[in-house]
Amino acid sequence: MIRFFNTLSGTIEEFKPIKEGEVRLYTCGPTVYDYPHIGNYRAYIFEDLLKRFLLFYGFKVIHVMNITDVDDKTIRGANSLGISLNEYTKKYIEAFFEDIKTLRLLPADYYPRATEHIPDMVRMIKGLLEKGFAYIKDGSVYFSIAKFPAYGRLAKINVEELKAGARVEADEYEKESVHDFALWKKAKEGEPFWETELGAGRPGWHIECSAMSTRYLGPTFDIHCGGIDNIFPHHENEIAQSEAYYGQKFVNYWLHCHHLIVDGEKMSKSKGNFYTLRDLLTRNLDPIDIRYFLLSTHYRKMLNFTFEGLEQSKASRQRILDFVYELEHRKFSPGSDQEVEPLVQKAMADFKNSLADDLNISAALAALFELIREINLRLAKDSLKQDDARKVLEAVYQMDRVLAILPEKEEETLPPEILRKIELRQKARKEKNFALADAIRQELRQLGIILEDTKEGVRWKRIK
RNA sequence: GGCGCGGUACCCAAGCGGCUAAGGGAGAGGUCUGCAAAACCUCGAUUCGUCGGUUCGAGUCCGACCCGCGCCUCCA
Repeated sequence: MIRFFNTLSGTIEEFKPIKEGEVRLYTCGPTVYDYPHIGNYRAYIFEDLLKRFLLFYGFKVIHVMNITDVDDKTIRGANSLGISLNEYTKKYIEAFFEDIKTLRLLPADYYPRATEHIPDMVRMIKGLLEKGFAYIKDGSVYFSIAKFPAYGRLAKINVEELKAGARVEADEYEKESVHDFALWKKAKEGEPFWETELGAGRPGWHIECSAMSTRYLGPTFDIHCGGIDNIFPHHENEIAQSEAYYGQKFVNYWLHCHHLIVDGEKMSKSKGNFYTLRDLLTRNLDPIDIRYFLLSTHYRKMLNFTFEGLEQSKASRQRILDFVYELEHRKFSPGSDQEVEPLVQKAMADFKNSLADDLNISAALAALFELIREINLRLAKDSLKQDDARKVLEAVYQMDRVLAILPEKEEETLPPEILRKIELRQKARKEKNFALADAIRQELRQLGIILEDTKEGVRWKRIK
């Protein structure tokens, strides 16, 4: 049984998809006005974990992630450079796709762009006008939250109380109520606009997600994800628009991931603690270590980003990598041992059940590490048999379908002159000419190659 | 003011009513080794922010308090 914490109910619920064996998933994607920062990627990695787990569990997943390529920030960016909106966003869209590949995020089935779905949004807005949920004011269209009694249910916000703490909104558009939100914004001087049945203008932010999610997934779908900060007002507004328009439930399960903070503080440009993936990669960090770091803390817990934490993640992941390396490179005597199979099965079951429990990644990783310790114990005694080694390795690869943290299979080969030096050193060692052996090791170290002598022979690796 | 999150060993982090409080990092000790490195193994909290309460039994439930943080405005 799979259980998720549903923001809508505020409790952990059993997960039941609408259609047996299939999950329809919508995740809020990037607004392409700048390079995403690692906080954004924390959310995307959480969503990737969710998706990979659902696939691992045997579901078919239909995944849609939107790309917001028209909003205040993209318009401002394009205008400041004096280029078109498309030219401006193109660069960041490309960067986004590069980054998600770097972090091994499984691609979504659809990446709808707001600018390519204007007609869908217009149709929806017209419907909302006809049904009386929306009104026109000065050429713009607003959603009237007073018409939608369930407003505030997701965020657990009482509309009346909202006003008490609300700061003065300096919106130049006139609305009936401060909390009504724009569905359609009338064209303004110097801003891109679309000529539609609603007049010249551009969509408000929230409508795109309602229009595009239901377009690809149907009026009611299974899971909608995003960052905790999207709960209000974005997701609340999506519910209002969608349910008002379709007259049925919009989303069954809302999953939100908590924020990433830096050194105990919220990331912000003014504090200078704002990291993009690219920033981190220039520091010679392995992107998969970053993936592991972002992955290994439960999604509903605030994650504090520090370089020390990243180091710990790296070391932690290295333990898994070393283990896999041993299993792949050692020679085992044929046969199997009665004890090993149950260990593997228990680890697999614990791993799966932990993730099924609202994606308890800590417990899932613990299951993996316990298996590693048990098997390492046998490796140390040289008692692991071939069939068991294979079973363990297979289990770890299975788990990696969810984690995606193991290295790529390809094995790097060294240039022949270096290989010759390594051989020369081996010979020197055999002849107990340790001075020469150490000199060669030192020489290769200068070239960034570390030699380690093991029982199985010499092993090399690059300095990172 | 309203809503919400967290405080478990040096660090990260599970556990949320009942065996000896997971797991990882760091550290210490050991195994291996010509040396080195790497790896592996072992060890590690009579105790879960504080004080009360409920209970046969509480990090785990209730109350108060003390810290740290987020949201209520575009934001993953």
